[in-house]
Amino acid sequence: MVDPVVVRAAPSPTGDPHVGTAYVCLFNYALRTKRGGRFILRIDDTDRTRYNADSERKIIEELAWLGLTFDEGPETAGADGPYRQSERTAIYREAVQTLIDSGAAYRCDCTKERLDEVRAAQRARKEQPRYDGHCRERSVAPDAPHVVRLKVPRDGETSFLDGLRGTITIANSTVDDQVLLKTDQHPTYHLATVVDDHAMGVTHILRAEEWINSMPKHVLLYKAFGWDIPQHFHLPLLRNPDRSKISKRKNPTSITWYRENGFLPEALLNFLALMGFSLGDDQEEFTLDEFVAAFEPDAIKTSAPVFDLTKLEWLNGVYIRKTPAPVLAAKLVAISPMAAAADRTLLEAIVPLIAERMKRLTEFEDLCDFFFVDKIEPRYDDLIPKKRTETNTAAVLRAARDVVANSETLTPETLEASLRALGEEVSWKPRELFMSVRFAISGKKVTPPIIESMCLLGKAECIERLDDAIDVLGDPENPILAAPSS
RNA sequence: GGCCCCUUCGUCUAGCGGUCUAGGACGUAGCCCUCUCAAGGCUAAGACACGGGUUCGAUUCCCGUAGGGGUCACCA
Repeated sequence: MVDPVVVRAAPSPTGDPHVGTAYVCLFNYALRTKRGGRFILRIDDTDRTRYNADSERKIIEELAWLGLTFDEGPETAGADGPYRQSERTAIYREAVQTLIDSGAAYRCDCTKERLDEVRAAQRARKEQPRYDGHCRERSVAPDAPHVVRLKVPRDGETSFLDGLRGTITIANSTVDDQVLLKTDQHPTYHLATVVDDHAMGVTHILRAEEWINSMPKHVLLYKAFGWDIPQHFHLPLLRNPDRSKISKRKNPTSITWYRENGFLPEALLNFLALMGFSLGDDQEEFTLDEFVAAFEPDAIKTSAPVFDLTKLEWLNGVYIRKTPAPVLAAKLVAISPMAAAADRTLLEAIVPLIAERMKRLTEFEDLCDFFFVDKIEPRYDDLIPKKRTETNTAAVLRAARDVVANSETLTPETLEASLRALGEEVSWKPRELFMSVRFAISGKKVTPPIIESMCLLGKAECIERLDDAIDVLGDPENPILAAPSS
């Protein structure tokens, strides 16, 4: 029996819920579910200028849509709250005081202007832009506006363990005296994350790779506080097709976008898992449970995967096909006004015809609109097969109309048999007959299987549409007898 | 640019020293099936970045080089 873990996700409520957040959450969720323990949602809202009031709610909603659930968070009471960092300022202030008292941090009242000048000068000298330590040995009064900075050793190096990469060592000379507490008295990420992870008993930190270079600051903080360092695993960043860090300019990044564009949560989750983990055995399709069972944190990939929307679409199609019709119908209703307005029984009957034709649920409307309109207006040219004439086509469609009219009830088997028999009779290839009928019934070239579609549409509606098509071809009052084309 | 991370088909990957004339998936092309489109089946093209080591033997281990990425904020 392995020890339970405490993991967390710490999204920042500054915008739309990000797929990167879902990606990181998935791996945290997997570890917590595999090992037992707790998964905490902590809202990192320490940047009050970028704060977006809707964002937190959206993040929680979209993660819930994906099926990634938390044991503790702003909306799930637990023993480690509050779960918004903006509500924990007293904790950080106290922590900062400890650091100042021990000499690990210091107050700084340098103005933005001075900082800019210093950095500009450093850049001009081709040096690393960084804080020059101006306030390191000064004593800045606590009652005047100031920030608190971490006093990073000038030399030496800091090593830490990454669960995926082993020991990483970074020279302290490349680490800046990071601001820990901002002028507005809110902490920066670095302080808040270390303080909270410790306070909440976090044992494993699975987060994005972009934090690796910040690790020395965090290690220094853990040491200054005298705290144990949780195990860290830095996940590779999801990438745009050009291999840069995934961004909304180059790739959809909002989870909301994926939901609204007809992606299934199971498919997105499966795909994200594939981006960072391999089940081996060439197994690419798996459930969340199967992923969790196979998951081992130290087997997470280190190389950065390109987020390939095309492959996601394929996988989404796989999931659509394996979703039971009633469930798929419900999902369509949730996303498509046309599906929502449709008769539910009819919708559920249509679903099996289109399930294998959709990569996204949003394709439903294009595929099925002809079921829900009153009148089809087939184009003259579409109705007449190549090498057939107007009069001949009108006659054949009239015969098809009669086939329908003479049927007791429309069933796929009998309708197909009679239409094929008709085709034979008039020497039309099945392909020609069905295409002409398809245009008459749907007005379009690509549809679900037309026989089944006609059965769902109903006898009366089919007769009406065939009559309309015959009208398009010529004078209905002047019937033309069926005649062989050659 | 400094530092850090990464490096197998276009993309996602399997491979953990001999099983590799390198396997699978997406995509692409062709064929089959077929009432359209799909789905499905079959086939094809397509990769170990490069150079040194280590070793009887490197895709696999080590070191360089190159390439890609990240990071250098009172943003996370």
